[in-house]
Amino acid sequence: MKKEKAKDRIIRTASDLFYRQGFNSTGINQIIAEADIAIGSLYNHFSSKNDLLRAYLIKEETEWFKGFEEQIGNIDPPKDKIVALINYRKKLQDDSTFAGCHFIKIISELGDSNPLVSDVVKNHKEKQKIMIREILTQYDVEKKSLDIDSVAEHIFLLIEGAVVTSTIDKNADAFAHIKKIIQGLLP
Amino acid sequence: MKKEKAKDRIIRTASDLFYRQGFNSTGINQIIAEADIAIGSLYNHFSSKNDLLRAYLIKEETEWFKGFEEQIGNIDPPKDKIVALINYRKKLQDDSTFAGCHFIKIISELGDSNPLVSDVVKNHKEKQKIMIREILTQYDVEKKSLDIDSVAEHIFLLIEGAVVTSTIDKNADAFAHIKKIIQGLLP
DNA sequence: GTCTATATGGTGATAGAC
DNA sequence: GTCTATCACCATATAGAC
Repeated sequence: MKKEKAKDRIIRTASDLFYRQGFNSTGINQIIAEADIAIGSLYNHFSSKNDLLRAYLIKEETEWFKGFEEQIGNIDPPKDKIVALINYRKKLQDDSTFAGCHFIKIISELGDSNPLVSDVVKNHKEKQKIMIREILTQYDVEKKSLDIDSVAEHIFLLIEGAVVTSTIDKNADAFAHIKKIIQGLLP
Repeated sequence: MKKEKAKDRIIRTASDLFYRQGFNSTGINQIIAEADIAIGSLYNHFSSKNDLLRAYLIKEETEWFKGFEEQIGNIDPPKDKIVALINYRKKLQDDSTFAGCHFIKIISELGDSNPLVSDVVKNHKEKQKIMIREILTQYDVEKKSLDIDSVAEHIFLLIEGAVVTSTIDKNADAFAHIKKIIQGLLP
């Protein structure tokens, strides 16, 4: 096993802390301490704390879709793909003990004060909506008679609601609920 | 018009800043500057910044239900009450230019590191769910054949999803969408 | 009750040796 | 590329005069 490079260790440590503690509650000193790196080295790789935030967002965005591809595996039936999406969002919550969606968290903390954050989050959610619409388009080839845009939005909003609610409740009940509802939407 | 007391001015100013900028991004110095109060006076009324957070949460919780009562006015038909709830959440978003739900924001920023926050937010959302169930119980007296708990959860999750999504998108499209869906759920 | 002055420690960021 | 030492500033909180 190759030794992890300093830069990668910084990103990994910072990402973990930003997610668990929040961006503003995480200091540069804590990052360098936990990454076991000198502060001079950090500023050699990243120009500012905001640059580190940028790296965090890009990392999470990339890993989100990579993780979803793994979850979906070689599932083919469109309806099962939708279920896999719900299971994936649930799994992310379970694995983080319901710490919440990275993107909702960061925009909730920083608002639109940081244009970088607004853009990445908006783009990330838009991609998910498009993905749902594409899956429903495959589904509709067989079944027809589906208002794709409308059902896609319905599914998307239920998932977002379940993620937020499970973060507050610290349990996955909402996911069980939306899975039943959404299966009812896809006859 | 009576002059606003120092304590009330502090709470109002702090609440506004916590909401707009976030809790951690708001310093005591900024609060005393904008409230036009001395720091000694602030610590005379509040024992710590966390105590100020406590006052903020209580204020928002109280005002949320007061505002909803005003919105609902003397509307009687249960279905219209549900629509009034959606309109109320939409109005809160419109009025704040989509700054988001106070409670989702604060729990997203502070997570469960602060037990006070977790408790207040969880309680606030639970109250809303109960309220929806009560309205649906009234509705069911006439129409019957409704799975109240299930429909209540469906409505609640759609509203939460719409609030989060409208915060990201900076527009109210999601509310128009869920209004149609929810009216379809109540025949 | 409100004020000013101050204590103490943490923040992001830079300079320059090796 | 990595390090140590240090900067200027801001944070929360306290002491004590009026």
